[in-house]
Amino acid sequence: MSKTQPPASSSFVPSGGRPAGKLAKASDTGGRTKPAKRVSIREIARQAGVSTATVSMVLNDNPKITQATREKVRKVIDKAGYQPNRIAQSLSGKYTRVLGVLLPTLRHALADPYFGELISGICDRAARLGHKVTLESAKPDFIREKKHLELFDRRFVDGVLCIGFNDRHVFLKDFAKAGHPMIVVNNQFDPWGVDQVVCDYRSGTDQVMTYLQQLGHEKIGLIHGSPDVFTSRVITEVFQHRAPHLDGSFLEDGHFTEERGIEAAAALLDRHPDLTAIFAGNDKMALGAMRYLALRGIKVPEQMSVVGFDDIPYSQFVTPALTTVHLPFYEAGDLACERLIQRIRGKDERINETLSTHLVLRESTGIAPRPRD
Amino acid sequence: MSKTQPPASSSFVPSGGRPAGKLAKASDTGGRTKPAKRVSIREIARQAGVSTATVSMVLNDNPKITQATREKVRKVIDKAGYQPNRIAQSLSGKYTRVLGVLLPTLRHALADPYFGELISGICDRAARLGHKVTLESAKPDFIREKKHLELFDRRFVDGVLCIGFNDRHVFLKDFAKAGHPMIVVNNQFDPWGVDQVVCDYRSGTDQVMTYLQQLGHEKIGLIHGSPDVFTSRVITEVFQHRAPHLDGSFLEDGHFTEERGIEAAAALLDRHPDLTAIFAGNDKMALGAMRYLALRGIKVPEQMSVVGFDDIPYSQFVTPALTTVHLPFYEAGDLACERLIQRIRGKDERINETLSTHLVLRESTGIAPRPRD
DNA sequence: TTGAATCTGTTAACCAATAGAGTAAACTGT
DNA sequence: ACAGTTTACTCTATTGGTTAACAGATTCAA
Repeated sequence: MSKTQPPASSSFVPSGGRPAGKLAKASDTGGRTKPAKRVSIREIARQAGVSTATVSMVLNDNPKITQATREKVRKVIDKAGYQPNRIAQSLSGKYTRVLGVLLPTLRHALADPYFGELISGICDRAARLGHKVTLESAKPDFIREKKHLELFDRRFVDGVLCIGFNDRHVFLKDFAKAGHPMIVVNNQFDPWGVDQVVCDYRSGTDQVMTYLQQLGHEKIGLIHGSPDVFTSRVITEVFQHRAPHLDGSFLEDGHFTEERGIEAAAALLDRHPDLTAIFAGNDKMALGAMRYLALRGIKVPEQMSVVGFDDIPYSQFVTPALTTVHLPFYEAGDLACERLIQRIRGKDERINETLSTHLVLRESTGIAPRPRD
Repeated sequence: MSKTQPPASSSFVPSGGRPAGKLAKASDTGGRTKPAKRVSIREIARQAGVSTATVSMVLNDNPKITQATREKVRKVIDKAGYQPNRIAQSLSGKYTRVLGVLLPTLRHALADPYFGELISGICDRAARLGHKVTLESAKPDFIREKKHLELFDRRFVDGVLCIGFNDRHVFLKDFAKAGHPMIVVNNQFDPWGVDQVVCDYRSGTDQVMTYLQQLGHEKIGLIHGSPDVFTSRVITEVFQHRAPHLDGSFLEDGHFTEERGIEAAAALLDRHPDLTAIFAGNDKMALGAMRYLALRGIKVPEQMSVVGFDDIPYSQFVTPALTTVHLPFYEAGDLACERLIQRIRGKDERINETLSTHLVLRESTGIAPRPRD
């Protein structure tokens, strides 16, 4: 009765074709009733004694309709509980009112609270503007089969929001090339001239460096994310600018993950046992570093300060709670969604917005320990 | 240049109506080209010298078409890069090939790695079966406005998967009542006779209790989730069955969150200072408990063992790493999605599947400390 | 040689809405 | 009173597919 592996096979043809008829079988249907016959605009028109065009105009608040007719039609609509068929509206009209959210491999992405916030912002705004949101994972074969362009060619979506990509994902250029509305959220591809909404990583990093230096930290190690990602490069760049005395041996790639964060912290401390602070390009790597320090018995913040980036929920529940930079992901998703819809509606202006960030002080940072003599 | 609050206003009518014309404006379009004219099945038919019906049949691998015709049409299709318009297919056919994922408030939900896994499983399976997935958040006003039924009435979706709800969400009955395909993932509403795919919480809890008791723990506190949720009740029930000597004062509601997990741990320890183990109904509450223990200076696992439930990624990166029950969320989403699609296709059989769970031993548990004399 | 069956494709209705052209009635001005 | 305009709707083409009904050509049996 218990199993983990779902059956691999499936009897459905992947595209087209009507269903192969109901598999009639007298069994428990869970008290299910047949779906009521859907009423169409024709039926409403007939009952109200007007044409379908009139009903359509009533639905769309067209001012050409008199108050009397409007009320008469509305009454029939309400009584029948009629709702216009969205498929038909899309076919007839110019828009599907569906937005696509494109992510690299989903599983990795959604496990990250970072994406959750972004997507929530997008979905909430989309819903308020009468749009639906579909999730797409841009796996390698998805791109190889040009499925990202299919989204538009087959009229699945009106526009896409791209999250979590890097410079090597050159397929992102395809959208602009084909003239399809696309916006990059919390990322930047300047040379490609792509629409974007980004958090201010520059200012966030600057605040961290100012803070750490005020606490007297000089030997600071940076665990950065992959340099393919614009935001990682910004952090590294500002870090080096603010701490010119620290050479490349104070940098280590943590690949955005806890595991690699652990390894990076180990590498940094091997090279520089006199480090007094570790700054990580995201909270996951910072948590990895804290994990390593705990295993080594190094006390945070007494012996080592740790700063993260992102302010994911967990950062406040670990011990010690993590000092980090808060990024307004929800707001970024919200704004990107709104701007994308404007773009779809025909607004012809490059989108390039920046959202402010701020440092959140918690328990993982403290005054730099005095160097041992 | 930097702002966090996006403009609140929006100039779009929320439903119906054609766009108010392009806002022509000579400006930077980012090297954007006009979208190419979409080719229709009629155009393909014309170029191939056949009827649209024939093209349609070729697309749908209808055996009535000869190999020769098939190849002739295929060649034209390939040359033109033609892809059938999905909107038109949906209007004409019976299915939209879109599934809805219904969640309580999105922001809360997606922040949870738990949902990320489930949704990944759903999306991956859906994609393999040629379906799209849309995200819907069932906020109170969403339900009040009957938007959950609108999903079907307006033909937005063919079926819905419901995640993260509890017994008070009675609107879930509406789907079955209206005869719409719906499946509940990792939850159970037995009296409602609803389709469901659940992880085996009973066995998981049993494994935890066996393990803790083998380690010599007798005074065990349970931080459970809200009793409105079926899975929480299962854990509590099995806990009480396996530890009949522990009365209600060993139970505390942690509301599934870290914050309340902290409070619950505090309450349990206040009442029972001689507690040697805390078992939490999910990892977030367990992490909250660990946080509280750290603040109190109580050593885990030397002085106190902690066990969680879910096996979210973070549980292995905290210190000490959390012993917990692994739930196959990805597989649950995958299986639920497959079953739902079968149901949509007409399979008339109640779905009620259980996926097995297993205990993952890590560092937060150990032999029960001997009671102080 | 005829009648029926089979094969392969076409014709046309249909899905449910929107939009632009068309029209009858009411209104305006002289 | 009559042409011209406005108003308030209706008619119908259109969107891009699917499919039931049909039809011409060929094959086969009686």
